[in-house]
Amino acid sequence: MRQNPARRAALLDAAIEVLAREGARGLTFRAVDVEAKVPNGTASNYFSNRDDLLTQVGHRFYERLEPDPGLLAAAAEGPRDRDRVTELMHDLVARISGFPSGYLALLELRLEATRRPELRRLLTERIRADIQANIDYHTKSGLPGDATTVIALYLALNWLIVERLTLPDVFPESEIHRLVTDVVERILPGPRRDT
Amino acid sequence: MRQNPARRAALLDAAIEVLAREGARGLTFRAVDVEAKVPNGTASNYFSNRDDLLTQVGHRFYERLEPDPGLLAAAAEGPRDRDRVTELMHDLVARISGFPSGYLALLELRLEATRRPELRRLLTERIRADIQANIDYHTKSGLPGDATTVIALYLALNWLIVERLTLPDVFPESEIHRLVTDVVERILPGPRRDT
DNA sequence: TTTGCACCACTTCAAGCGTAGTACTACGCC
DNA sequence: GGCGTAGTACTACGCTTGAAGTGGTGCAAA
Repeated sequence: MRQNPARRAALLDAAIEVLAREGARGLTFRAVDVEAKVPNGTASNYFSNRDDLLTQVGHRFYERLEPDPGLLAAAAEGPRDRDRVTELMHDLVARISGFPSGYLALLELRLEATRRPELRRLLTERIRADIQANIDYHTKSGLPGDATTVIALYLALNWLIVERLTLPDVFPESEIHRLVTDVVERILPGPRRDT
Repeated sequence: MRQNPARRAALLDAAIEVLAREGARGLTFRAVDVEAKVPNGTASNYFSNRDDLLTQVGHRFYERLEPDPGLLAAAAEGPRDRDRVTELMHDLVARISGFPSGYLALLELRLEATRRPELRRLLTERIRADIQANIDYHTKSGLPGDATTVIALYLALNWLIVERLTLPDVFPESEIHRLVTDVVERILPGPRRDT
């Protein structure tokens, strides 16, 4: 079991790519080696088994997600109205849709979590924290809507992204902007703007 | 390539179970044989390759979903107000949560569709039709809300089910009923009932 | 009698895993 | 300043496992 943290991180990043591109079926130690461009057997030296690998991928995934300081600050600016929320949601959808591999890998991890208690615990904890952070941010910053509003947005947008990433033609690219706008409008409280 | 349709259907049903329980990684011809309790090699005789198997699973899945005539009739009864919609949504969530294997298998298929054009075409078509049917039913039956409302409900409830089936402790069972109620209330138009 | 399927057994194949063995690098110690 | 040691990278190999597919036999129905 090797220690080199940089190399370990590189292997985990490679694993995320493999997971997104080839699916859980294609995620093998060898495939990770190839993706990370390291010699065969390297992944074997860093992870004791498949379970270990997947759990560490989960950790790594959220480790990479952390750095959002500048973005959070930027989001704190501007008005506090419904249009602002809509704008933020558009940003969110665009950002995730623009880097599909991370999100697809997370979906694969979710399905794996069905069979792996440790992975399930990890993901549950991180996602609860994520939702709670969203709620806190939203309510504290004075944006319209309460905790339930945030959850409803979370639910709807997550599935919209799934739909975009797995079956892009169900909601074609050209209709997404309008669709996000409309859905967010439906979920937010208060009177709607005439558009 | 054998013809016996009953046996083929039984194999596909077995494949759905395997897909849900073991994931895409565990879906092998042999595993299908075992699950369907037929001799080894049988699946080989019915499906030319993995791609063929997955595509046929997709077909079979929707073939099994069709028979909803009595249910649709029952849904057509009763009032046409917001509470009625909430009730219908509760039924929906409960029904799907009660038979996880079908939905989990469909999620696996979605991820596979990322890499399999034919499967992607099939799923896209069926899901578009499904959404459209929901919209048509909803609007024609005079329930509150327009097409966008239905889509918003579709998005939110789908992800809620994902959350329940993959990481059940993120939204614990005990809170689901209240959560569904609240989210549906947020999405439906018009004044809210005081609860 | 012929055709198609069920069943079983066996061969073949390939992928992947883990590790033994070797070489390199850096660091600390004498 | 030379040397030993520890940790790591790299290469290659052997082994295990698992799966796929196919040929052959028996059977049943048309």
